[in-house]
Amino acid sequence: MDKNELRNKLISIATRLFAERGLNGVSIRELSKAAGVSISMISYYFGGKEGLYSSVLQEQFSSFGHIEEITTTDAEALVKIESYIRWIIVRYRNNPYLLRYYTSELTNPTQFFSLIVQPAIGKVIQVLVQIIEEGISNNIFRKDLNPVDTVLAMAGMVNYYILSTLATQELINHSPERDEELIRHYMDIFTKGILR
Amino acid sequence: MDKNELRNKLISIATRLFAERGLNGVSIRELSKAAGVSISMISYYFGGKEGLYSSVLQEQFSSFGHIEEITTTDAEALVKIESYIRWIIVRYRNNPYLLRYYTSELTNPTQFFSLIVQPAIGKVIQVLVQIIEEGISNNIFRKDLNPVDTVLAMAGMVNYYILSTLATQELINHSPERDEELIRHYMDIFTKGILR
DNA sequence: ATAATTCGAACGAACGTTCGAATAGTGCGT
DNA sequence: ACGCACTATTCGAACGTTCGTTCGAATTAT
Repeated sequence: MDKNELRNKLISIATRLFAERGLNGVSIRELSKAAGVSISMISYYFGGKEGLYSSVLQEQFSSFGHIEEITTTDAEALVKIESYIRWIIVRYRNNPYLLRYYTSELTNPTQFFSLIVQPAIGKVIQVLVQIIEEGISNNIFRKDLNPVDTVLAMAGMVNYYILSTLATQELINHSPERDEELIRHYMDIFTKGILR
Repeated sequence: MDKNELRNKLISIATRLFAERGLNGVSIRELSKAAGVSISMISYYFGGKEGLYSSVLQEQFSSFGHIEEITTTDAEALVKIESYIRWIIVRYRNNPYLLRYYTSELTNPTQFFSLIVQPAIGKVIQVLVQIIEEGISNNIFRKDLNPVDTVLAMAGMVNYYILSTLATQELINHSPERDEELIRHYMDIFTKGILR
């Protein structure tokens, strides 16, 4: 088997399993068995289990093209999430339809979403609040905005993210028109409610 | 120390830790050390680690007063979530302000939310969709509703749930008037968008 | 023939559980 | 009120299991 072939196979399997049950919920024995190779291969290719996890996150984040390195601790992951959201905000200001763009360029949003949300759901919103506060300080956000509105809008974007994922997997129905409408809806909340 | 005193102390500590890092993320050695007792105490009082986890979930669910037993597998947890959401829907129809009520009667919503969301975030929405489909079949929900709207409304309630939690912890500002306004907002989505 | 890849055994560490001993608490007969 | 038998509680050591990693040998590719 080609070198990259096995490497990609391991990442593919690990992405699914880690997204389903998290880093601690999957053993390298289960992973290697699913791939049909020896457990040593994970250390050989990724330097260990956490290296594989990092590679999985790396691949998910690489869709955004702005993050160099991913580590496994929650604190570091949160920094990446913050970076990711800042990136969205910056591009969002110049292109009101970026929400659709950044959504569609994710190859597998469900898994990406699970990987991020699972270990850090409770802290993400705290990070959102912090970003918003900083955004106000830096004159990116309106000074008089209601924090509830802001968090709601941000959470709304995440909501749409979930919904589009569900639609992609055909778990719910959706039409292109309705899709556009939803984007406009969140766009409206975002531009009127947050940006100065 | 009184029997129930230590038992409650263990549940209290376990609730916080499990909510933060999940069942696999916390060892009984860390738990017992945090409580200042021997590791044997967990098996003594709860029959093991999973027994403690069950007791933690049990206590969170007991606020609703309608669930008898909680087990640890994802599948069974989802059944409980479904039961919980059905319970909300039934009471919601008779009392439009129940959202506030069911929110306020949770003693520690953040931890409850984390415990449920962490292992099953991806599946919860599938359950929501299923509930909605059944609700349509049973003439509880409108037949012509857009599935996207419905899931959005349900997710909106969860959103409000998060926001009220944040407000309680004073992570964001909120006023009683704004609180009422938000409730009315989600109420409106819910009654106009879902219930027939 | 030299390097790259794959394997399986073995390792130490951490895990949850079990168990006998030690301690604290309780109820009863006097 | 007191001593005793019994139960409940707490502890720490030990057990077997599972974990991730390492390493030398075997195999394959260059």
